[in-house]
Amino acid sequence: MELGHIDVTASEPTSAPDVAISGGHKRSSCEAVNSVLARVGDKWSVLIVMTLAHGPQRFNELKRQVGTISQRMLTLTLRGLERDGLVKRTVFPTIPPRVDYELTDLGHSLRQPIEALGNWAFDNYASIASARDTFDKTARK
Amino acid sequence: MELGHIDVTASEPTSAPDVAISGGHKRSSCEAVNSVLARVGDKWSVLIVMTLAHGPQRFNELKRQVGTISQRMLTLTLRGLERDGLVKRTVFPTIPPRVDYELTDLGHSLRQPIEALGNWAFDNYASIASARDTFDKTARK
DNA sequence: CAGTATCCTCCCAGATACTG
DNA sequence: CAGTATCTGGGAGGATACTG
Repeated sequence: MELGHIDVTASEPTSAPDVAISGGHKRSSCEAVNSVLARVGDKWSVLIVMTLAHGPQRFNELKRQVGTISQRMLTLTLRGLERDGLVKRTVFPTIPPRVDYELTDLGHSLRQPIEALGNWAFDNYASIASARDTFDKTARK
Repeated sequence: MELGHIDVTASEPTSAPDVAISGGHKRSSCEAVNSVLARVGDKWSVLIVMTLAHGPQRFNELKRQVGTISQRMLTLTLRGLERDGLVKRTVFPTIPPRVDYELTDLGHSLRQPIEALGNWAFDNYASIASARDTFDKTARK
């Protein structure tokens, strides 16, 4: 299988970027930030987190909500989120089996910054779209 | 070349996810959010934006700061950011040529939510790392 | 229902070489 | 210096089939 090496790593220790994210902290925090950004930047993670915001959901329930995700990606994304401690997986040993996924406290705490980003996107998408139009019309020789 | 189709699209109109991001808005906002998330989630975009936070930078200056990025990716990322109206490109027709990149107002406004996310990452990375350890030790049969 | 196991394809991104 | 052009592999992710 391909779990166990969900390496979000990306940045080798040698000559890592030393851009400061907010104030004075450098190197090591960047790995942390990048690693988290990789999660958030993931095509599905945010969607899942936001879908779970309202409460626990079952696997196929989740799949229906998101709509276009494949089981494979849903499983993989959920495992990743679970591994990071953002989502808790609960199995009910019934027949047929039932599995609930829900946000952990950590997962819920991520909603704040994510929603901030979401709101920014919502507020500024018009600007971005028009910037794109202009760029495409202008730059395309 | 491969510019001009930097399609961040991803979601076809048919059966898009209708998860609510924050309150009541649905469908169309999701495309917006996803499209922006794709930018932010991009491995380099955020790094570039944060590197440009302090002021204009030249191409190779930027390249040195980020360290591990290839010219190709730097160019591509900058074009993407420029296209989205987050970065402004200024050419000085000198010899040798000089090109400055700087954040637009829109670009600067993105720093807020990004830094919020960065701070969340910084604050919670320890939890995540330990969650990963536990998961890897436990789940790995 | 909730997954796992394969296969397969396309695209991303690094490396490299060249140019105004 | 600030790019562009081209080649290439490696991996992300979809489709499908099977299972406890």
